[in-house]
Amino acid sequence: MQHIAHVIVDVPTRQTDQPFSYEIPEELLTLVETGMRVEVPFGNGNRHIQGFVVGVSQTDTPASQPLKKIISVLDLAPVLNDELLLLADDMKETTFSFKITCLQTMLPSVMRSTYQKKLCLLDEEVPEHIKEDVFQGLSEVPWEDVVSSPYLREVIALRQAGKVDIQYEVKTKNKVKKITVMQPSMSAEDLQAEAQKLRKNAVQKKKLLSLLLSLKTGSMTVNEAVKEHDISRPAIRDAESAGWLTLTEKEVYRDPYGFQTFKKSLPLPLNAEQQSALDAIKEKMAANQHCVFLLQGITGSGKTEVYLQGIAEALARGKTAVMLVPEISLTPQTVTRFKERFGQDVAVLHSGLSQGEKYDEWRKIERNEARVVVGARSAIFAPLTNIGLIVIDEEHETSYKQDESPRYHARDLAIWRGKYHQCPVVLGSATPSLESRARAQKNVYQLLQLQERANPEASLPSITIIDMKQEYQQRRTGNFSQMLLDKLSQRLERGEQSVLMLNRRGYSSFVMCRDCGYVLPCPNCDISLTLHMDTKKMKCHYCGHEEPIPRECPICGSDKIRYYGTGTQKVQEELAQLLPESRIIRMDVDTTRRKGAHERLLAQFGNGDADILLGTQMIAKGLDFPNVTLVGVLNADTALNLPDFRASERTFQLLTQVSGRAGRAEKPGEVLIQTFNPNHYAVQLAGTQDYEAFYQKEMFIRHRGNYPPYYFTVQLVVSHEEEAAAAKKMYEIVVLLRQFLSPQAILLGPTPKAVARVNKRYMYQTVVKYKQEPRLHDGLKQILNDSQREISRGLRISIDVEPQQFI
DNA sequence: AGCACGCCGACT
DNA sequence: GTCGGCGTGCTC
Repeated sequence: MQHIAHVIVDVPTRQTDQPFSYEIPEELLTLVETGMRVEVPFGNGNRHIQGFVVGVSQTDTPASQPLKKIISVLDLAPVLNDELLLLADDMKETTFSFKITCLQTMLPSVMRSTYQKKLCLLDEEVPEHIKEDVFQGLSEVPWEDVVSSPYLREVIALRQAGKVDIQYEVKTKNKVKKITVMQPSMSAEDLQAEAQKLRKNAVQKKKLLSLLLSLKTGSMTVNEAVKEHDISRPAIRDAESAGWLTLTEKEVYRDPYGFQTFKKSLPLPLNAEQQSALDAIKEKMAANQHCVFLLQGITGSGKTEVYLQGIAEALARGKTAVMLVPEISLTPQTVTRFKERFGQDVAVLHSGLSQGEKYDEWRKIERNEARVVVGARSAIFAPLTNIGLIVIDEEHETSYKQDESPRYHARDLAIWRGKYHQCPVVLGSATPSLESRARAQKNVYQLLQLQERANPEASLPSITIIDMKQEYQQRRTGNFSQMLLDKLSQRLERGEQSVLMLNRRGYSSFVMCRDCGYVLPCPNCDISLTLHMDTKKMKCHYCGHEEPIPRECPICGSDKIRYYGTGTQKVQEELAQLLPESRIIRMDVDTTRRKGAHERLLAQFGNGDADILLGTQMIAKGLDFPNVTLVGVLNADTALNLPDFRASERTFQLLTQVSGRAGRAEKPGEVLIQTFNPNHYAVQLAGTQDYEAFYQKEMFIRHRGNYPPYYFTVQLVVSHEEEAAAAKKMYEIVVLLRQFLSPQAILLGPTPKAVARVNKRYMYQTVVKYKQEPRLHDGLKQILNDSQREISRGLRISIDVEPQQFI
């Protein structure tokens, strides 16, 4: 009887994108299970790599070719359960990605193995200079060191002679953090007696003994004893051998919120609208029925309270819950709200955590120690069992779509898991994506609406649109209209706060020569470099290329090369001149880069340490400060001109979102929107806070242009270092793809991408718009298979189903 | 990915 | 003659 494991190996290529069979050796028979990570040999040589067991089977008739054996097991228990393995199958098909990439994406990054190739000394009879210069007296050295030494040939010859060998090491970084705890192991009397025996100058030991006495039968971490009570480590070690205390290792979680205490919060009373929304959700939970709800509620209508009470209901039914929020709004405020309601039951997953912290939050979930998961996109892979409710807040946010392989949309996976667990999924937003709203219209989703602010004292802010074209005609100004300045000084007098947003989309700071107009470009990409004042560098946002800020123009030599700080920095300087008495907090990528900076700045603003919060998109969401009565949008329309059919939708969403920051409490709020396109419907309708009208208007435009939600879209991108090769292949692909499509399908392209060259590679794209194309999937798979040859010649193809960025 | 095999041009 | 260039194919 032979036991076989079917393993997906860590080689992300089309040819290896299938399970490989390995024999489970006798000694691992009881250990190997589906869903575990294993170390397996793969290919020639004795290369070892990581793999995932996706199935086990047994046979009485071993194949003619003997199978290789699993080398070791990397987990004690499966890290992926049956549900997540099934989900990976689905992801692979719907996102056209490799199975291994899907599996790796589901786990914290520390569980991805790293590989080390080493040269090992087998026989002492090798030349002395090899022992010294290559091995440096050791028995094994990293292979990179061998390659860079002048003895490579000689080493290869020695290997053929069997004197040295190449070995591979698979390392997994998922380390469990341990702390050492000490506990007195003698009675108080005995310890007292020990104290008598000590010499007079044994200061450390006396201190330790009195500490032990104060502990009685309790315990303390060694770290605390050292840090807080100033006891030396040797003293503790000696005390252990003397039998005063016992040291025990304890597993701990790296708790990113451990230093905070959360006071318990109780459910808030709901208004009638909130209650009926909650009832609808509860009803499906009670019936164990899957259903997608679109919870459309204006800003401040109390969606979060509905989520919280829905989740509480899931817990009360003995189930678990997932709550996804966009990365940008995973603010301390959000986390605090969940921790206060659900305490230790909450695990938080977001990019601000260290790798170790993420792993520990993941372990808490996996061990059923946390029943509520709050996190960004990838938290949809939380290893929860028995899910009772899934919530996606701000469901229209584009950050729910991953923009690298696997290009999944968390919303789709949430619905998949909702079906699997037969539980409701709630998509919440003040400004739902047109796709979701249209589905609600067709009753694919069930629409729940909240049209009143939850705080009955709060009224909707009044919104004024300011035409900056007129402002510029009347008088030369910088970023501020007269009205906005007046309102800002008014707030300063009244001691109220203001929020100013500079829309960074479509707006970047670059260096330009005042004499010849030269703008510094990226050497690898067809785009200008962006100035980063914090690091004093020019940086490319596409490939990461960095160079110093030029002192003079590289073309004409003029020293009149002018640069501006990041948009917000420039505005801050302007504001300091116009309103010198105002205290300003600036929030952008530069000021929030450091860990915890985001939290600190918001706390300062909340304490009233500043009058004005100036920032980019990151301030548009989730902030809830009662003293904010003015919101100013400096440039509403920079994103409107982007070549993306969702530009209007994005602008409308952003303006509506940021307007919601004003007038959260009793004091009425006011919003000023500065724009060069005062008549654009996205700006106008954001001004009247009329989602319905925007929806109707935008749907009309999408219908006329054959765009989503009337059509589905798939984007194909081909890239190559040579422009002609990329273009040629893109045309070939289009010809092939046509054979799989009905005449109703619409192809846009091939065209060069808006940024035609990225990282020295030319990019060509084609977008397929379609309603129903049953053979499209096969066509795309065939394209991937057929292009196998070209891929080894430097061609890359990517398929993006329902892309969120068209630029 | 990473390795071996194999077929060509440039050297001792 | 052979060393090393890279194009090609395979990995349980």
